[in-house]
Amino acid sequence: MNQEKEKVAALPTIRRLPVYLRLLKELKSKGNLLVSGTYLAEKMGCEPIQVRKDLAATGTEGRPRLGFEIEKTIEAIEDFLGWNNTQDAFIIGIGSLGSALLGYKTFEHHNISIVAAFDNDPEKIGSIVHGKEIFDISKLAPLASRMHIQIGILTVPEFAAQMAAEYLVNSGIKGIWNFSPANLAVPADIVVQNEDLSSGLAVLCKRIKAKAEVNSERC
Amino acid sequence: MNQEKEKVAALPTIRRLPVYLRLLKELKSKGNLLVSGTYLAEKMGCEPIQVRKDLAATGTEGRPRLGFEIEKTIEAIEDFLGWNNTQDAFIIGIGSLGSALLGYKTFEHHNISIVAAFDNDPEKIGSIVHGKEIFDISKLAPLASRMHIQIGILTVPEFAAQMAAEYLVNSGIKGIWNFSPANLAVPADIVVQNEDLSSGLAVLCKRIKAKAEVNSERC
DNA sequence: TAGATTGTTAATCGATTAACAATC
DNA sequence: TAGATTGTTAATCGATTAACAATC
Repeated sequence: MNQEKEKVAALPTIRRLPVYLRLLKELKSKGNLLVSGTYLAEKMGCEPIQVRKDLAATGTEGRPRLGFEIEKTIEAIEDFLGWNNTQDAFIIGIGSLGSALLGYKTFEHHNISIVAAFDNDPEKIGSIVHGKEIFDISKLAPLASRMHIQIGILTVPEFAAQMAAEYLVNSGIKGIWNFSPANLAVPADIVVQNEDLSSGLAVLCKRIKAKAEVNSERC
Repeated sequence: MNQEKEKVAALPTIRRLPVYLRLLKELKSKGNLLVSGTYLAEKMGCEPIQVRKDLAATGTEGRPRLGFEIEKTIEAIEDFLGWNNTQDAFIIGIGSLGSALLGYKTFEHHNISIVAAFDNDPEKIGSIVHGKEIFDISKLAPLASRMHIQIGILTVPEFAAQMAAEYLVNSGIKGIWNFSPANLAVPADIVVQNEDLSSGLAVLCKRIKAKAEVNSERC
């Protein structure tokens, strides 16, 4: 553990770490032992200085001329994000997005495991989605008390979001990954991470529009 | 059109605009005509000054004491993002995530319409998902030439991403919303917006971990 | 050794927040 | 009028980038 060397990281740095992790694991699987920040920068489409800063935040140390030890750097990132031990998660709301996340392979690469899925629709309860049984929401609290669940993934419609969040909070969860547009009210010790797909779409559309306007000015 | 009043907007501002849009449309549907930045700030969990700055970027103008006209502000945001006319989009790759996006109701609220879906799996081609037929990828170019498609949504596995992107580029698309982890190589006039779910998960896990460490220090 | 690459310190850039006059 | 709320200008804060000595 090199926890004592961890720095306070910029939020954008934390968002980029999973990308480094993916690249490093790919390199590892090819048998590489070392990688330079220069190489990672090229793969990421950024400058080497950003890679050095980002990796430094996790506490890993490179060696001048040689670069970073892949294995040690993977461990440093996983330690830093709390991805070293598999994190168990619950998911509430098995509509189309919930089903998709239930089958999302990337989570396994990040040592996140969705161990149970919940819904309140009698037609869905008992059925199997991506190899996992859907339970009634009323089973959430008793199941959570047995397992040590830290993360709840919330994929219910907006009107049901606050109630679903309360089920999660009562089950002893530490953080909620909220895919609904609802602004959840939760106790201060619970972390809520809002995920909003339309923000990415807005950026894409604005960038397309900006480009079109530049072109029309030129003509 | 108040295009001439649009300022250069900060990227985080653009990401927040869809949230304002949602709130404003909700208020409009309730019959409200005016809203203050103070009220919006409370709903968003931020400071009023941020709301004023964000809305100012779209070119809308409020009136001291009264606030912002809801209808005009909705129009300003939609103009700003290019969401005033419905944007047609294609989606490639109808796995679980692709299917989820195909049925994602939020897009309709943002005037984005997925008009056709493509895959290369013979078992999927011809089937109907969320009321939309899945076409063979080879049909993409001819269909795109008829419609004026600006946006391609890419939800194929990593190994297929570059090829799918090339199909989209050849079809005359302006921007790609890339849900694969692949770093796409495209011509300079094509906008690529990478969407990475694991970055949000990383932030959530880090925040949970940081909170746990503060607590353990206290004890 | 020579040269590539690292970590550190400082400079720049961008975004948020504060202060306040203008105004409805 | 009095007071809430706006837009503007300036100050602060945070993140990225640059420069460079240290080092393998």
